[in-house]
Amino acid sequence: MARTSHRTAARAVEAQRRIREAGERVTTPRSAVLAALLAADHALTHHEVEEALAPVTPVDRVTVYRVLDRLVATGLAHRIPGEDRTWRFGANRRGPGGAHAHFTCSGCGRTVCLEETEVPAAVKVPRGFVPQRIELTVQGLCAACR
Amino acid sequence: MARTSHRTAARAVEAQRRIREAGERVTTPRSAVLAALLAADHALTHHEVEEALAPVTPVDRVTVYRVLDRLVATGLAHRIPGEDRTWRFGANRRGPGGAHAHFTCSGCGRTVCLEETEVPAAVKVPRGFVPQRIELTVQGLCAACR
DNA sequence: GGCGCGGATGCAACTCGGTTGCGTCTGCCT
DNA sequence: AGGCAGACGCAACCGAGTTGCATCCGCGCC
Repeated sequence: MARTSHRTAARAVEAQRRIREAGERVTTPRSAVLAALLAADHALTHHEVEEALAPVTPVDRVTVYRVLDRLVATGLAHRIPGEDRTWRFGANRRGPGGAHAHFTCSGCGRTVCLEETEVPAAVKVPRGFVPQRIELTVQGLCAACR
Repeated sequence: MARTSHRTAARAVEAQRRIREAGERVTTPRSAVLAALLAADHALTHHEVEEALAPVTPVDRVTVYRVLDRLVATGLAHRIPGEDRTWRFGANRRGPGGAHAHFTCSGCGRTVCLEETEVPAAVKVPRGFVPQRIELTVQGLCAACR
């Protein structure tokens, strides 16, 4: 238990540090949301974030949306479009712009960032098209659901 | 004009043929929807389908959804999740299962199928994970929006 | 340490893509 | 032609995300 709260506290501090370094105001909802993303082993939906926060630091639904948007805008997190029409959010553990693939489990619906999997750097596109960002998503079964 | 209606008629026939061959009932909404997908040069949203049909064969909103779902289920079309939380649908011109990449223009929001662009056949995933489908999406500007 | 202000939060109401339930209609098999 | 399972249309619903606005508070400044 002591171990856990140590980790939790450390993550809160880490979240605050990142927010401050990004030049953003450090507020309770922001550090709580970012700490939740950092703590998670998979990308969280807005709703999962809200749930994770509820017992300790209840945050308004709308605020969660706005905070997540802000984190994405400042490069502290990234947004992953999902098969189920909802977005998932993951902390950018290695700074902004690190392109990586995502794995979505069709069993449990969880999405994880595949930090190890490289995304093709360039693709063939029709004449006149200008590619800017390449996204790679893998569907399948995770180890637990297999 | 005569040319155009010839093409339109030909596409309707083609759509009906495909539906019949898939072992599905041939109904007016189904052939109209599939014909619209075949006629389009980019993947259509549910709303675009409805609009395209309205002048000639008005089809109920809900029916469009159900028809599109069915076409996807039978492999006649495929569904592409978009950045804007809506789905786009494209006809499967070369039979089912042809994995291909998609290009989404951040200017006009259109999504086109890149039939020429190959998707990596395999990717590195964590131990125990079983990949089933790989999706590659490119964001950028299309020739018209550049 | 406290003051002020602009940005952040919370609340309520709203939008919109997509879904569900149900009664009626129709493609297709015989 | 007749019948029935499956498709259609309508209306009501759901839930993710957004907007407007009044209040609050982090943080720079004194």
